[in-house]
Amino acid sequence: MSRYSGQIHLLVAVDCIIFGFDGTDIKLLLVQRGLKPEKGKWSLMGGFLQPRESPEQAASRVLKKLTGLEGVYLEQLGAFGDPARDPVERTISIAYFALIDIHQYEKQLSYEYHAEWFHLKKIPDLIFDHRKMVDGAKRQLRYKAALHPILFELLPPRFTIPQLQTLYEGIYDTSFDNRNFSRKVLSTELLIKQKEKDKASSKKGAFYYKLDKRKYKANFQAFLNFIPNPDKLLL
Amino acid sequence: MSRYSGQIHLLVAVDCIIFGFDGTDIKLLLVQRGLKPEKGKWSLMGGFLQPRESPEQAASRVLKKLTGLEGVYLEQLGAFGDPARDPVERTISIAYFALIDIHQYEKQLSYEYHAEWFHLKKIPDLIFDHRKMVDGAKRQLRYKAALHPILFELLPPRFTIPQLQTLYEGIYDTSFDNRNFSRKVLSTELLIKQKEKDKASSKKGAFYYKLDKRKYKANFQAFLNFIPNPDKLLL
DNA sequence: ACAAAAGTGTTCTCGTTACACCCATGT
DNA sequence: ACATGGGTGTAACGAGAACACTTTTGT
Repeated sequence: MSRYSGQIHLLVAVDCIIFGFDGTDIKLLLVQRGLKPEKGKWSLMGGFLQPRESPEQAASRVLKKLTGLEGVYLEQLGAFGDPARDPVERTISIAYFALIDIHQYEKQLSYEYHAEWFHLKKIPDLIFDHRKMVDGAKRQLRYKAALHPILFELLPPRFTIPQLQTLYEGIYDTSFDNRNFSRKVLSTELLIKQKEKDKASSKKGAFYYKLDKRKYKANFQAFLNFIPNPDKLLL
Repeated sequence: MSRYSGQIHLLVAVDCIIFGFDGTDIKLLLVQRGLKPEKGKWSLMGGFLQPRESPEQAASRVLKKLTGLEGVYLEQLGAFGDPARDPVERTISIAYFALIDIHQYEKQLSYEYHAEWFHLKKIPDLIFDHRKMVDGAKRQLRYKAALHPILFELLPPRFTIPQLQTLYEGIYDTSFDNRNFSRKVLSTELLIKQKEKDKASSKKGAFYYKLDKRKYKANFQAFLNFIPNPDKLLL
């Protein structure tokens, strides 16, 4: 098979913006870069595209290497290809954002990569254009979550409605009326009430719910409207 | 400056999904591929990324080469990188979609590239994964247009509200109540009424409007809601 | 008993929808 | 005169927002 002649060939990498939610705060998983230049500075977890893998597969591989997790929600954010974005050598990076249940995250792996969770509002300086990627991911997550029930991916199998609300409030950096919020969420009929309560965060305790996975998948495309006044919130 | 050693280098291309609107139908601008393989088959207009240009610049360049237009609305759709997507040689393609005023399009250029406008519902077989790109672009356009006043980019400087409605109806493959539609559109105050009427499409004639560019830019991020029942329409 | 969070009920408002009707004009 | 789209008026409806109030239970 012939090749296209006379065209330049470039490095292609993937970078992952990994979101987690610890029940209170939304966090980002960052690593300390092992390669020069900028060795020791914080960065997104990434890796070069290998010969026989798709970008999506590469992102999954990178994600698994860092977190030990498979089958994670992963969505392409887009390609970043400014000629000067990597000072070593021109590299096109395809960014993906991932939503993981932070409790599933296998912490021991983090030592290998010097990984750490950072509060979304306390992101340190990042290498290259990773800051732009993070901002893009936040933005895309807001869009998507305003329309699709995507944030359940960040929660453990059992969660309470106040937890869910805290999550949404974190994403949109605002606060909602808890009474309207719970009614709105329940009206989707996506949640199955459990018998037990979570007593950690209040005296009364809040009932646990589980996601109805069947309905979740079936209705994923359906627009929800968890977010009051979406027009005011999305940038 | 050192390089990252031991990593493969790949071809990187851009492909443009070019939308146009002729007043009745939404169309896509396709070219007949000049390179082997699949020479003569229909394809998106594309090109390889050059050493000193960003993907965005490459897309603009490709777009200008085909249409003669600059300053066109262009948005990245994402990267397509399946290992087998191009049988000649592995190529990562970054897809962009463009919205152009079809009347500005310089037709003579089309001969050079054997370009033709195709009705959105009558797209011929396309090479590689271009069909997937087109589907993705349609989808993203629907999303974006449901939230932002983006479709004005497809219209000439002067247009009527019925034309605008036809455009929206084409994008969402449905029909709206014209009375509600015009009120909704006018309520945004994005349009400036002109004195002349377009008499081509009815006896009474419809007033021309111009876009208030200042308000358009200022309110671009604001969510509109041109689309009734958006949840039913977006796939 | 009290504090503190969870959750239910109720009202008001405003945007959406549906549809009757009038308007302007070419034939 | 009448057919054909363009456009205004209006009433009914329903989702969202605001908020008073009750529930539960640890201290």
